[in-house]
Amino acid sequence: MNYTIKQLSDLAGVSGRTLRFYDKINLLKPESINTSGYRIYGPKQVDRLQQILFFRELKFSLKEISDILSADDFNRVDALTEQRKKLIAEKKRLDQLIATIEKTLASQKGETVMSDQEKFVGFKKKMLDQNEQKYGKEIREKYGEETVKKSNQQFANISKEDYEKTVMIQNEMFENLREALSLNDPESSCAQKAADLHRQWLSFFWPKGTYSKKAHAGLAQMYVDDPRFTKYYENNVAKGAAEMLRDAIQIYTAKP
Amino acid sequence: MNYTIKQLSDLAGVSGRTLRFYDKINLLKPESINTSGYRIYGPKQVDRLQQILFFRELKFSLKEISDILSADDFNRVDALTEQRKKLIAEKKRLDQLIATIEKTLASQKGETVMSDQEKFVGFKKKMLDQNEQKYGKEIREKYGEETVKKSNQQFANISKEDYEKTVMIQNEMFENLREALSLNDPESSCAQKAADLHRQWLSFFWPKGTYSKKAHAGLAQMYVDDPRFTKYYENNVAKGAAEMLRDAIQIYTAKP
DNA sequence: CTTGAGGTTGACGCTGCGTCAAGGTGTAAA
DNA sequence: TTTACACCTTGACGCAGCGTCAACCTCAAG
Repeated sequence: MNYTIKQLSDLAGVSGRTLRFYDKINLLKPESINTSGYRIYGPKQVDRLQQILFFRELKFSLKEISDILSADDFNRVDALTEQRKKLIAEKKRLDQLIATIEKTLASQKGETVMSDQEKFVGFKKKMLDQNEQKYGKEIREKYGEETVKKSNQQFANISKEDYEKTVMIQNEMFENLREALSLNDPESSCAQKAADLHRQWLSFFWPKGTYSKKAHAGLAQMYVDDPRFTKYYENNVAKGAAEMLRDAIQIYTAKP
Repeated sequence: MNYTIKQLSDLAGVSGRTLRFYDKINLLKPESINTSGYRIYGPKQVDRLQQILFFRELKFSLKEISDILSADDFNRVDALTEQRKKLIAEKKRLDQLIATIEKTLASQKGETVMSDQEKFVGFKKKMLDQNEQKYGKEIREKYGEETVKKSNQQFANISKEDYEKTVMIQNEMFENLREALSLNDPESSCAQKAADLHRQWLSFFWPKGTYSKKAHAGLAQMYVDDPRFTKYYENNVAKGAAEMLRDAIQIYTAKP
């Protein structure tokens, strides 16, 4: 079946202008031009347009779509499968948004109280996904699945640019902590390095101006006292890691 | 709780530039400006930003959002409830898109065949909704629920601008047909008007160049022979409507 | 007192079209 | 054949919603 520009635009629910624009930028060329200069679209163009709209739905730029479709290794079935996954994820995000609305309604009626973070739950998820796409792979390779997962949970409260940094800092801290444990010396340079990294790491989560050596040392003690934190460090570093970190931080914060 | 621009942008998952832009266009003004010219946002601004993002999610323009939020009769609870409904509808649309992908995959594997219309199901729905919002109410009032419903089904294949027209033409045809039935005269001016309106109506559904008086008359006969069509006209006009229309069209197409 | 992160105001750039304008073409009815 | 009207064409300009500099100011921690 062949279509003129209006027939195809009606079929697909896009404007004629859009099709002409896609022609101009070489995203979707008509199959042929008839003797009066009319664009004629064939079955291949119909399918390509469908593909384009799927990608557009997923917020790809037209440049990106163009690149993807003209890539040597482009595989239609794979692309569709991937797009389906993304759409399902998008549905999930909408569910979060709906939940956020319902929470907001409840808090509006005075039934509940809502934190400012909660107010933006469905929105921030979008960013996280973008971040994952851009940096996720590299970070995953460098630091392993688990770390990424855990950081993602905390990430809900911090910024885009800071995401990478916290992950890297934390892992560097873990490494230093492991070395310190093997030396069993909280005064060792690696232990002190760990304490310093921990301070840096904290700066991402504590409001500005709230840091003090006292608070830092206090938190370190809490890591030992609160079994949730103790376990977290045990799982990520080794047994006794929380204690080692506390000792290191106490020495670190005692210094001028 | 008060926020600086970065704190709020991190909280909500938008860029600082966006917040400055919203300030400039008077969509979201900070609560105050401190002595160094910094924008300071308070709880009210947080809630307003949340509202803005909800509307933005639903593809409202910033101008529209601005108007809605500053309207005298703006009611937060109503707005949220409405937004929830829209989000649920959007989820449904995504379901359609996912179904379209699955159909496409099946047809790709050669398991099924897919019509060109089917290929764009989830996309077109968007347009239909817009149309409904713009014109649905007036048309409904004028022509009743049932007609709108039936036309919507057929609309899947025709264009945006043509939607209204077909509905109006069809109804005008029905009226003329009713009058012709009461006169019981297929040669009456109202019967001939009905036949003419039917031809106009057809032009929306038949591919261009396929109309001929012969085909028109043939279709009219089919309306009588095929019980599905006969019933359709019986339900929408009266008993014997299909026959009356056939007779009128036969006379109409016999004229020069 | 330095340093670095975060704040400010312009101003220009980009994407993805919408929207004229000024014309040529195709087809149904007169 | 001509008229009418919907549809086609190529420019060209406009617009929203920011991203992205540049050039400068300010604040907290070491």
